[in-house]
Amino acid sequence: MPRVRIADVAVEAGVSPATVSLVLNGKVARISQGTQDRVREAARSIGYHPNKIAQGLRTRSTKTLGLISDTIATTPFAGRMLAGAQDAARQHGYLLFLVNTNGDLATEREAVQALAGQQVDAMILAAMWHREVEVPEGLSEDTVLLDCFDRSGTHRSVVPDEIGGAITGVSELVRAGHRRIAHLDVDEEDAPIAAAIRHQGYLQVLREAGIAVDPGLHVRGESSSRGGREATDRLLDLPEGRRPTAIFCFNDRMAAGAYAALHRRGMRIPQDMSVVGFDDQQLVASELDPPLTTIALPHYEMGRWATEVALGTGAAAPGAGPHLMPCPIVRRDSVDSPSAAAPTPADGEPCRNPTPRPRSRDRGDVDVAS
Amino acid sequence: MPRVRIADVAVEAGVSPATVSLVLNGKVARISQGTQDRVREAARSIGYHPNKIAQGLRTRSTKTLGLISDTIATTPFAGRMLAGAQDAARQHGYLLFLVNTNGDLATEREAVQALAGQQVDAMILAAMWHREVEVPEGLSEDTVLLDCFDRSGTHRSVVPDEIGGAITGVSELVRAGHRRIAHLDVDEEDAPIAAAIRHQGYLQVLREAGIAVDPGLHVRGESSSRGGREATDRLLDLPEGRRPTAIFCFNDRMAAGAYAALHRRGMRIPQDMSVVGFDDQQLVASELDPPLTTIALPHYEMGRWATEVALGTGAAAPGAGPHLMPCPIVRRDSVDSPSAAAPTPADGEPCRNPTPRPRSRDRGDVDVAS
DNA sequence: CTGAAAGCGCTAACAA
DNA sequence: TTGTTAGCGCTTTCAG
Repeated sequence: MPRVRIADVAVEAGVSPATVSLVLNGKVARISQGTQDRVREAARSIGYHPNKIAQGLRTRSTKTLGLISDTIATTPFAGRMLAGAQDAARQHGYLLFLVNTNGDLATEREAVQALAGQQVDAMILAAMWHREVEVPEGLSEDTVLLDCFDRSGTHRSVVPDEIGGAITGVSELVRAGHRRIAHLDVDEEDAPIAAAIRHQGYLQVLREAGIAVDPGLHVRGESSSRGGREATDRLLDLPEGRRPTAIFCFNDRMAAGAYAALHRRGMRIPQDMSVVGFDDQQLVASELDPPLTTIALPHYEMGRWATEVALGTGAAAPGAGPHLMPCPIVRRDSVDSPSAAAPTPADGEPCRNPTPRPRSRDRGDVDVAS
Repeated sequence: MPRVRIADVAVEAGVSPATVSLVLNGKVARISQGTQDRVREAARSIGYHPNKIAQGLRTRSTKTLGLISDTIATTPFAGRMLAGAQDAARQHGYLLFLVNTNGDLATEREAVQALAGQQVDAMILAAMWHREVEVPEGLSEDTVLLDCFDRSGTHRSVVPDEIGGAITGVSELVRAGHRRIAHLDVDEEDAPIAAAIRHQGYLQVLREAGIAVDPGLHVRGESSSRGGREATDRLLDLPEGRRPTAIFCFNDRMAAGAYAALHRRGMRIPQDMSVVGFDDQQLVASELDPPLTTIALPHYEMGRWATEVALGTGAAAPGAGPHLMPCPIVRRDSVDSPSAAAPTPADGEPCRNPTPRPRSRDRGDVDVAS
């Protein structure tokens, strides 16, 4: 198809290409209104759309942005990060290049080169779970790190506020009146960085609430439904008085395992045990029965933030450490007061019922009816 | 940073820019070996990388590909489609533009324009669930449709082979010896197109196996865990002799609901009831207890196919109807022979035990430890 | 207020 | 076998 060029518009409007360019780019300081109108009308009528490639060559700004990620595709969180980046990019008139490296370093370097070759205006390096990354050599200093950070801290970066999220989650339990709160944690070997931080948050809340820490309530398992189930079983095998009344889980999958263990023993959630998850994982948290109260990972917002900063439309001090994005709580139906099972608290603890919540306030989880 | 241009390489190698171009683009038919080596060495040593924008302007081929999708981000399947497209693109030296329209038609049109402006070499229009789409006006005829199709059939397109998948799933049950197989279907209002096709497959298998269709075994519910649970309850409320011994589910989420209903009644899977899902949904199918045997939706493969065809490296007859991508079965542990519960079949049905399966042959589901 | 001309970095005829 | 030249479509001085 013969694309219509600026020269065509010029002919149509009876002016020079230069004038058309000026008008269409809003550099209209000294162009008469009449000419402007004629140019715009001409452009519209013959369906002119500027050739971005030619513009890019001339202006060295391509209005494109490159997003490199390790495993873009395979985690349910990837999408939300992408969506955030995508939306922000579009709003600023940018198009997004997506490159998936599968975590391969050679591919990553190639990707950086390829994107540089395409003259992208900005770059984002994203990880699919919060971690430290090795920045590929040759990566421009003003690349923004998304859901990851580099040891040296030379790049601007954004990660979830893990400790804040943990504090929110455990506080929710404390506020509901719980004193014996277990932490269903992930195994130590190759535990993500988030694990240690969240445990700090857990300890901090207990300390501030004047609750003695019981090491027996800190159990670990592999980061899966099964791991959660097994660790929960250990919790439930504890002698009567040493058992928890609430469980703060490392993530929603482990929480799902906790649900399974509880249900097998005929325990009800939240009456017999309150549960708080982490991640607000799509199709897990909201699908559990009862729907799980959990801490959301702000992937969408991080994606937006990274894009805004990369594009220079958002502010970020470099070298000030990663930007911490808040992790909001998503209240559903898995938390109640510890005395909910028995009307009269057995241990004389004052019963502070939390305010009743509307049921299962779900946030537009899409229907994935294949 | 002062990018190094082809002229720099020319100077370094002591040849003309044209020669450098020829060498670096493999048009070496008539260039002496010595010159070639000198050019390549020069390019390497000063770190030359061609400016794709300039190349694109000159050759009108940008080595880029645009992928427009309605809701790229929000479904767990999106990723696999993207991954397929991404991998294929990379293998052919293409970079992928990703645009997410949120299903908004105006945005979709803008996206088409923006991508055309970027002079992409090819375009893919993707849907996140198998459906018919309204092709946005102005979309080039050789755009490839991914997981969707247009009524007129003018565009090449690829969708899952739903009927084949259903046949595979139900056959698995028949082969295990089941005769009373329920279809846990999705509600009729806004049922995806896949639903009707899969039910055809179900009926076809029964017919070919000489099994009379019992309409009471065709139950429907909303496409969710809860919907699956409720519909399964209705199945289990059936009088003794009319109950199924196996359930073929519309999707894995509904299968998860079926699990819940069965477990609540103390029934074991697969001993008391075999279950087959559909979708092989990440973090659902493999996390269930026992892991679910299901039919995989070939998203990755479809993504690859669409890309290959869009790039002209794969063959596809236009106007021949959508390309049907096979849906393979993923065998896990939710299918057994109907007589597994009682050693002696009660109804004198011959017991054909299926060959024993290795446990839970999981395919690299990533660990999403937040 | 508007037009002419130069050139972004590259490739592809055509010359040499 | 290699170099010269003329653009790709656009923006942007600089003249008019």
